[in-house]
Amino acid sequence: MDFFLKNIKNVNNESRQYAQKRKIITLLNKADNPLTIPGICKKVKLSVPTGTKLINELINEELIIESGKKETGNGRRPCLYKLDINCTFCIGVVVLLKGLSFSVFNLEMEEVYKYENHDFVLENTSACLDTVVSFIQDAIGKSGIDTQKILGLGIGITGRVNSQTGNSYNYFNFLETSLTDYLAGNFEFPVYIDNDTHVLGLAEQAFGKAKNIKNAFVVNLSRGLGLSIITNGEIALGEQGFAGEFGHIQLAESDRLCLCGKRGCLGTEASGYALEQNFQEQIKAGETSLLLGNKDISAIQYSDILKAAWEGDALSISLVHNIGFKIGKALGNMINLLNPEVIIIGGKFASAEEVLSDSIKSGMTHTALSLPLRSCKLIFSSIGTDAGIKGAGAIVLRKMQLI
Amino acid sequence: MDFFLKNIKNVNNESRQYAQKRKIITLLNKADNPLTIPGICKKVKLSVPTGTKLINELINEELIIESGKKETGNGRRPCLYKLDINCTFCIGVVVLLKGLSFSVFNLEMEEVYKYENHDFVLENTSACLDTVVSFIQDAIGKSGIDTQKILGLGIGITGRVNSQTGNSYNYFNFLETSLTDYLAGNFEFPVYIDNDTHVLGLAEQAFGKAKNIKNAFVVNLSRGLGLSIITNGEIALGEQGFAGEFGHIQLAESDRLCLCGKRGCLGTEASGYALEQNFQEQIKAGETSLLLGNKDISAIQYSDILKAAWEGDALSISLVHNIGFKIGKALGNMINLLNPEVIIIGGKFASAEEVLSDSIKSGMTHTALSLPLRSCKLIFSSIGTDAGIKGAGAIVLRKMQLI
DNA sequence: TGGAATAAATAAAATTTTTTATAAACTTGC
DNA sequence: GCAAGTTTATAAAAAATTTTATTTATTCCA
Repeated sequence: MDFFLKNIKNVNNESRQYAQKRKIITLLNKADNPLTIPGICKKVKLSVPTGTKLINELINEELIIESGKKETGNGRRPCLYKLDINCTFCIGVVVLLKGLSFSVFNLEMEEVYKYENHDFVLENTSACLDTVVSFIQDAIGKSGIDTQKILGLGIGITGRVNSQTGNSYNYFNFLETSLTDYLAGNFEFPVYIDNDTHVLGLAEQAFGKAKNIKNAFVVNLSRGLGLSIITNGEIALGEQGFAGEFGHIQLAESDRLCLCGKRGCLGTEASGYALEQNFQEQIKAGETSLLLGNKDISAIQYSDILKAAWEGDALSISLVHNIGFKIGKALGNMINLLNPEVIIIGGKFASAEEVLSDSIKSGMTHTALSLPLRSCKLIFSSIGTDAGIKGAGAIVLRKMQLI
Repeated sequence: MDFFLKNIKNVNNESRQYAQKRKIITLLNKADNPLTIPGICKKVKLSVPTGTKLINELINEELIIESGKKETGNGRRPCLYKLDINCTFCIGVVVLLKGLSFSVFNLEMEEVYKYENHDFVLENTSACLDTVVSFIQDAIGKSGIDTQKILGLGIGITGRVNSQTGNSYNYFNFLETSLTDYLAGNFEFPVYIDNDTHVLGLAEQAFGKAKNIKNAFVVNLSRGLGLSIITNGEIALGEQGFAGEFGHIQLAESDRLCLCGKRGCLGTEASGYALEQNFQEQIKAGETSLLLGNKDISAIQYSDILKAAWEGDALSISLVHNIGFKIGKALGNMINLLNPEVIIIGGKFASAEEVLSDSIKSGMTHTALSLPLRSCKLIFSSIGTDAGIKGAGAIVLRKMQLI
């Protein structure tokens, strides 16, 4: 869709009309319902005749379609218009340590095609990067989507990433150009990247519980611990895109060694990884658990412990509570600093609301000031397992200013 | 200046031209140097003839003045245009616990009039509010400024403030309307408020060391401890404007009681107040200091201790180092969370760079990850004692989108 | 010193947009 | 069931803006 891609900066009729059309499209995409011509014209500050002209052109270009008439109390009933949600598509790709996912979404972020590779293992090598590229090319071919209709490709990748420059620092960092420039060379559409935590934050902001909220935290609590901070309606990226290293703030009481080389990182005490460690330590110290019957201790994953906690296993409950309390204390401090309206717990722990909620709240009361705490709601993500890939696709729409 | 105040939302020629003129004015005010007609037209996306027409109208309205010709290498030399920096004025007022300050600034934030009341004592009473109002009315009268030329009034006040709604929660919280609405009823121009910490952050962003920086922290280290967080170029206000309570995050090791009722607040160990407390404790414990000769212990202010540290007093140096280290540790954690480009130490401690700098840096290395730390510069404010009042005036320009 | 090159400012023509007027579609109340 | 009121949609007129052409101002270089 070259319509979305043109970025003319000149001062002339063509670029002005182009900009006005983009405004109309953005408005229609952000609106939950179809809109009328007078409604659109008021929002984009155009007179009705010009608005009508542009909308008719957009209909001819097959971007907008009519959608019945609006029921009104009086007066002539206006025609409603909406975007053709299949006029263009965006692609989301998630690169995990083990596994590759590819999904195509329409403008309403409905998944229209899905493709996965479970054999993939992420390595910082040129060969691995080639695998990713050919996986994507393969998937595009199989999807049958007209490449002319692809708006762009958003990639969520673990590790440190500068989404502004497109550089990846932990994986595929051997390139002469940025990762996005390299990838864009293989495709006919732009490529964007960001890390898993920011992608999760974007997903919540675009179609989750942070929608229309100006100040929020989105906690990415899975095996690691990350945080997306939304202030004034924007996700804080930081100068190099490194914002959100919640797992590495120094609040821990133990001196367990972190992967980053420091001791005292919050993530060593409050994360899926920490949950597994704590569980094994407690078992070695003589505690018992319902989980022991099923599996070898070293094979027990944090997801098993979460499940056991939900089923009532006393040790698991106590360990999850402990993690919740510690995260709550850290979040309470951040409430003082940023006064958010909501805190959303996302990631794999999102489904553990019953076991986690009270302990997090309890931790927050230890550190947060009463006034900002009182107005801050703690809620749990409900996007589910698709959050990552949907968020990756949403990068494209965000960059194109369509959401 | 009704020109700046009109906020027509209609779609018509008048409001469109008005918006274009505002764009031109904003551009000229943000630019450091005068601009040419072709330069302006390119930026505001207007053709040269229309741009010329609007600029001529603005000259007739006495908002813009010609400013010579630009030296170019070839071609006809273009006329330069700049704002008449005295076409309108903004007022800054600072309400301190003891004292009131009033200053009038032109568009370049040069102070053109100053008036102070040192006898004032802040109380949460109607009578005190009346005193503030009549002080401002008095000052406006004495300044001789044409009230028609006043763009607005920005007030910096201590305590919790919601700058979006104009409510003040600690002082003058007995009104039925918001504080700004009440005050605006007494004047012919709009009134804005914010707290001292946000005002300091704005001052750094508007004309200090955070200028043109997208991600920064501005520490307000005086008797209390506050923090302005700038992300994506905007000061984080939080949902109710309470963001920045750096002094109340729970990182302290001692259990000294804080004014907020909690124990463990960072401000009880790292602030001007804490410096005084620590000094007295150390003296009682038998330590000695050069300061003891001059004054009664209880009369010693944190500013005296800072001065003594600068002069080489061993106890003072050690106490200031201690505070710097603790603030550094807290800032290091925040570096992980927000990856700022610069951290600016402002407030009364800004002049203590020599004694503070290394200890803050040392604290930061204890908690910050190496990658974001390496790219984060620690600098000290150089705005000086005018920061508060200048920032208060700048609220008006920011609200009018002129900076 | 004067012509070629370059860029700004202005004038005139062409286009686009808004404004105003009118027609069409619909509800309500008598 | 029809007039009055309301809103949308379209048509024609008026205004504003861009486009193109022309004039003016300046540098460079022969």
